[in-house]
Amino acid sequence: MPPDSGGLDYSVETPDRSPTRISKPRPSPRVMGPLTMRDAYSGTESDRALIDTILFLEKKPQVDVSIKKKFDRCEAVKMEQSDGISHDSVKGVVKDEYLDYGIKIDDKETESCVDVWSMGLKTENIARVLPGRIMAVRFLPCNDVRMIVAGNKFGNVAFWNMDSKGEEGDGIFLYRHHTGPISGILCQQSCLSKIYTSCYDGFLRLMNAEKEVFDLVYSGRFSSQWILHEDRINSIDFNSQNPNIMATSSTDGTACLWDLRSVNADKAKSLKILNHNRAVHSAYFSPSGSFLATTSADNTVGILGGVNFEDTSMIYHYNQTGRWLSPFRGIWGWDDSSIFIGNMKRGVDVISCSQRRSILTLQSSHMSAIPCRFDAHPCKVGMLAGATSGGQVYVWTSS
DNA sequence: AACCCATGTAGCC
DNA sequence: TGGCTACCCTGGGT
Repeated sequence: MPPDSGGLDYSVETPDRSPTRISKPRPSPRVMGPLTMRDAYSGTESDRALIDTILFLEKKPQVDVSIKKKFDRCEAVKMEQSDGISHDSVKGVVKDEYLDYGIKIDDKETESCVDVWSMGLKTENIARVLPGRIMAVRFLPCNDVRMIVAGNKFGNVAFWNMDSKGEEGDGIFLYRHHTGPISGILCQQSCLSKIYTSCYDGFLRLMNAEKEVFDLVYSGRFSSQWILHEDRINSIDFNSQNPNIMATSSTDGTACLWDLRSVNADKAKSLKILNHNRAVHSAYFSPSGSFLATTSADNTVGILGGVNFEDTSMIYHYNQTGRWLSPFRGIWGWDDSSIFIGNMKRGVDVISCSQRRSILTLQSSHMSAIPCRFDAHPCKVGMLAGATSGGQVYVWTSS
C-alpha cells in the first residue's frame, strides 16, 4: 500500500445491507443464513443473482464429478517459434545503481525459482467454487492452509479450503458479499483474517474471516480524487521497491507510471506513458519491481524494463476474449523470470521475461473452460490459481 | 447516435 | 451425444 492514503476516507459506515452467508449452515450468531429459495423469491433479496446462487447451491455438485482421471501431468507445449516479438531495446541496464524512480535495476539472468515445466494440474485441485463468472481470485497468503478466495460477477465471495477434502461442502464456503461484480480481493500476510473486497457497486468491504463479520470500510466518498485517465482504469499496482511509484492501466489505451508524491499536487503528470493500440487491461510490476508487464486488447503483452522503464518490448499474444470472458491479465510468477497469462485454447501461456517470448503453454484435458484471472501463491512457489467464467478454479502445482 | 457483431460456457432438451 | 439458447450490457466496427 502507498504510504499516503491518497485522500481516501476510511471512516467506517454502517453497511446498507449486511452481506449474507449462503453456504451450508455453520453456527454463527453474527450473520444471516443459510438462505432458501423462499428467501430468494421474497422480500428485498429477490434479485436474479441470488436466485442463480441458490439454484447453484441446491443443484450443482461443487466439485466437478465428471473428472475421472486421478492425476493429469501438465501437458506442456513448446512454442514453435518466437511469434511477433519486437525487441525495441533489451539491453543497456546499469547494475546496482539507484535511478530517478528510486528503483534498483536488476539485470542478472537469475535462474528461475520455479520449474515451470513441472507445473501440473491435479484433479483434486479443480473445483467449481461459485456460480457465474469469477472476476478475481486470490490465495490466502498463508503457509499452513491452502485457501483460495474468489469473487464473482454477482457479488458472491467463495472460500475454498483445498485441504479439507471430503468434509461437508468440500471446504467451499460461499458468501453474499456485494451487490455487483467483485473487482478486487486483498489479503495481507500480516493479518490473514482480514480480507478486503472491492466491487463495481462502489463499496469496499472488510471481512473478518475468524468472526465472520463484515464491515463496510469505504463507500465511494472521496475527500479528493485524481483524474488519471480518460477512460476506465483497469488495474493499479505499486512498486515493491518504491511504493511511491504506481502503475495504472486503462481502457483509454495507455498504461502509466505515476509518482504519488507529485500526483498529490493539483495536476497529475505521469512519469511515463506506454501507448497501446487498444484498451490496456493490466499493468503489473514484477516481484522485484524492476519490470512492468502490461496486457492489452491490441494483442500484445508489453514488458518494460531497464533504466526508468525506458526499454519496451511488445510481445504478440492473442487477447481477444470476447464478450463473455473477463479480459486476460498477465501476472508475474514468483520472481522476475516469467509472466502467466490465459489463452483462448484453454491453456496458460508462460512468457519468459528475459527471452521476451512465450516459452510454454500449460494445458490439461481437465480444463473445461478458459482461465482468465490468475494468482500466484505468495508463499508456495509454483502454486498458481486460474479462474474461469464458469466459476471453476484450477490450481497448478510444481513437482 | 444508433445499430450490429463476435466471443465462450453451461444447462436444457 | 449434439443442437439450441441464455447469458451479457464489452468494445470495436459500420
